[in-house]
Amino acid sequence: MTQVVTRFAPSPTGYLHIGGARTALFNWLYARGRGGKFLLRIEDTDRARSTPEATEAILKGMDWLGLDHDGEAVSQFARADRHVEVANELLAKGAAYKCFSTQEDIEAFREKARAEGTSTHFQSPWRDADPSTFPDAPFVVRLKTPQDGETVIEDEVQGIVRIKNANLDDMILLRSDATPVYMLAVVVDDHDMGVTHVIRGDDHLNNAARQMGIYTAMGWDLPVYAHIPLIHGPDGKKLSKRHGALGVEEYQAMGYPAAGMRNYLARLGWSHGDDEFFTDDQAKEWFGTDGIGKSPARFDFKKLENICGQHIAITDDAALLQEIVMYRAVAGLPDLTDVQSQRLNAALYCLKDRAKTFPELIEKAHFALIEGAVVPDEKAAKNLDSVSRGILSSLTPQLQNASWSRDDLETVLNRFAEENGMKFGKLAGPLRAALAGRAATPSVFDMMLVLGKETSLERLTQAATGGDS
RNA sequence: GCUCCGUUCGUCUAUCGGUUAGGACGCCAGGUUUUCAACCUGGAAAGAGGGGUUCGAUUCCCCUACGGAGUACCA
Repeated sequence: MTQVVTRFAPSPTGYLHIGGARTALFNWLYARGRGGKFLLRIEDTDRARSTPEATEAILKGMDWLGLDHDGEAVSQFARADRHVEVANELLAKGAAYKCFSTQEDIEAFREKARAEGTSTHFQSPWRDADPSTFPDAPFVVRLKTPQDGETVIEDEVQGIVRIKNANLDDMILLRSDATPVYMLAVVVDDHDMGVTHVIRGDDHLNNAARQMGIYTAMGWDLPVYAHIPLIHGPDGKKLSKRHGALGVEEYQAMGYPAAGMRNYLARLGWSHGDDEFFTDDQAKEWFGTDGIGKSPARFDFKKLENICGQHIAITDDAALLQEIVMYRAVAGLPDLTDVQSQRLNAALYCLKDRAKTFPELIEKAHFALIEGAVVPDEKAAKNLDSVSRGILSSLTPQLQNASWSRDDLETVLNRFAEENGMKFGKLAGPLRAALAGRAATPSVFDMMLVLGKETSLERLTQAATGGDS
């Protein structure tokens, strides 16, 4: 069996949105799970709408998601000569023809058709014209689509789809300025690049029938098609910029880990039994077109968060720290100092189970990131009234002699609470406020262990003495 | 208008003619607890509507409704 080759072919007219990212992911999983190749082609034949910034955004988005492609990204525009060459070959074979109809002619035809309720597909009078009657005028090249019979798409997702050829028009291959059109370019590029499996949005399903005409006319092997349903917004409407179709970089900026995004996106429209949470390796192993559903899915942030939380929890500390550093960079947060990163690293074990996103993790890591004086927030300040400060000042000396092991700290604190006739919870509030300046934090023992004896005692003393120290 | 595709709990989905229609997220209640989170237990929650086919339909077929896509000298 020949090697699987898939591709992602976005047009650089804007950011990489979530639907495109999922299409890329599906292609990537399909190829990577089969020892195949995953190619990237930028469909930039529309010169007016394509921008280098968009290409850059797409590349960055894929890079963040970890969707690495084989070889260089191909520019479709750069291959225009080859597309023209194929068009000419089609012309020579008689599978295509020159059409001298002007856009006004076509528009007039359509208006008439609409008025009469007949097909608006343009029937060119030049389809079978005698070359000796050709005027000396600009022309477009059209594919000579069979007028009867039907085109059958054997789609891995949609099943067998039959479309009557009478419903297909003679699509344009070359514009009147001799530039190739997308429909021609995709087919030629996919063929030349050896693409074996075309996995793309089902908005291309109808196009597939028309594109197949070129394959057959050229005598080329058809790729395997898999047209996947689109993603809809939370309201069920088609995703658009107004409906939360955010660029992937926005998800990155919101602090979702890439592994969680991959997991969530893979699960959107594809399933493997009841498996919800899985690793990349499992996804690669399991992914196939047979698990892809036929109906559009909605994007759900709650589930994304849940999945992301699980991924953060299983990421090892070193890798997690690295991701947090990258997140801080894109979020515009200052770089971590050595002390911060050393403390954060030491604190990850008690943080990663309780955060769904990086900002949430960073908020919970607040105690470890403070350098210098702890400034309590409003809620924490309430736990530092004069009574609480008194408690802290009598506790601090007892901690001076602690060995600072978890057991020892637990013993000291529990004994102190008992001796003072208070529940441990009563003690924990002030401790939290003193150590972190927050009311919601990891366990006080974890914090003391991460901070170390010196820093912990400093903070307790500072809190006990109020602003006077 | 025409062509094509779709429709299971709020959401993502399982089911490949016979199930008390399962799981997950979310939600509600209870438990645990050192705050938050996590965790444990329990609960509410679904086959768009109508016809067929069949001993039996969520599952197969048709119609309707609703949603989506295509129908460009855009991609």
